[in-house]
Amino acid sequence: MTVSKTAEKSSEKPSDAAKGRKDAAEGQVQGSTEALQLGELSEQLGYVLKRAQLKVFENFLRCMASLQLTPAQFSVLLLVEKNPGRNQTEIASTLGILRPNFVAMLDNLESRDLCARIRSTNDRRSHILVLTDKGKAVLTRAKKLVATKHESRLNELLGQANREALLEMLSKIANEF
Amino acid sequence: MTVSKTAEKSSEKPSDAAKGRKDAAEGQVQGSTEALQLGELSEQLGYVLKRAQLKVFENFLRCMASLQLTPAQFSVLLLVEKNPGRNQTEIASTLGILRPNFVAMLDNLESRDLCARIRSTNDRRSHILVLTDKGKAVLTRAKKLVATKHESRLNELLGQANREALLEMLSKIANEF
DNA sequence: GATAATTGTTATGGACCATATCAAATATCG
DNA sequence: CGATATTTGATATGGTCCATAACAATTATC
Repeated sequence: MTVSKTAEKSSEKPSDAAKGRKDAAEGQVQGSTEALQLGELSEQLGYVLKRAQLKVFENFLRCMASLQLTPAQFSVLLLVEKNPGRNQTEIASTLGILRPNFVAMLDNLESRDLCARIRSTNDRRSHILVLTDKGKAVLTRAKKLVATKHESRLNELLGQANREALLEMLSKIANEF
Repeated sequence: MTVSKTAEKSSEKPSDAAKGRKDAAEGQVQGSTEALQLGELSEQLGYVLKRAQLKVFENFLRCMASLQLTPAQFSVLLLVEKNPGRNQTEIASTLGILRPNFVAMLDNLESRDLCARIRSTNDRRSHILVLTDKGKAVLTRAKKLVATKHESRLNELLGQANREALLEMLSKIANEF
């Protein structure tokens, strides 16, 4: 049902499980050289969803190549801009990022002077997150790139109305499934 | 824009980049204790797409808990059933799985006696893939579980017509974006 | 004021994804 | 035919992403 998933837990070499092998050698059904039939796979929501998501991220990265922003980084900048003065835990959790994994991410953004951690005066445990001036400028350019190169292509492909319907259905799945 | 992405490349400690720090301490905008505003994030296709995909996979795994099948494994079984007699390279590539990563995956399925590798008589380099009897039985049960517990919930949530429209749009994105 | 909880952080392991490389078998071409 | 190139399955390996445990500093709770 998925795409690009590979390594498995039980990597046991198929040692003994070689029984239904002899009889099968007789009636070998050689697959034709034509393209494979996807069959029911193309009706599986998860499969199509994953493939679409990979394509969208791929395109996003191409559009953002000049700014070197990943989807995850873009989402952080957007959220910090919209919610200045929040701490790491709050930003991370609303993005579904675990706090330990958020540290390296912020180290990166901060080292590029896109956002800054500020010790809170209220609670000296927490770091308040804000965008730097450069961060604001980069985010502005990023939004333009996304709008003109990325989301616009969706409109071409689906049409404005369909694009909105798609977003609404995906939101519904994300929130209520 | 994304969800649950974390580790970054340049994990440089933000050593020097501590300049816009002093002035910021004065006008600390303390975030309220209320929920954060998603803002433009909820309009970003990639963000919503990723969250929806995670939810769908999560639900899929719950529905398949009794059969211990991941989305990726289910897709392999479906494709092998629909295209018996194909080799590893063909199955893997149409699923977007790289051949090296497909090996452990097949080791797993074969060790559970769900599918089998058979040396092709035409080309003794390649392994032909077929479902075992157990594999066919498990796949039949898996399809029923997916239909009754997984896809059915989509119909409840979106309605039949919308569900089909969603699938069509996602396919379009996956194939033409 | 002792104990518990929270915040940012580090360390670490697992799962996923990609590349290089290899031996065996086959294809290609002189 | 025979030398070379290509293909197939496999191994090794590294990178990225995701999850958990544990820690020091700080704050909350009792």
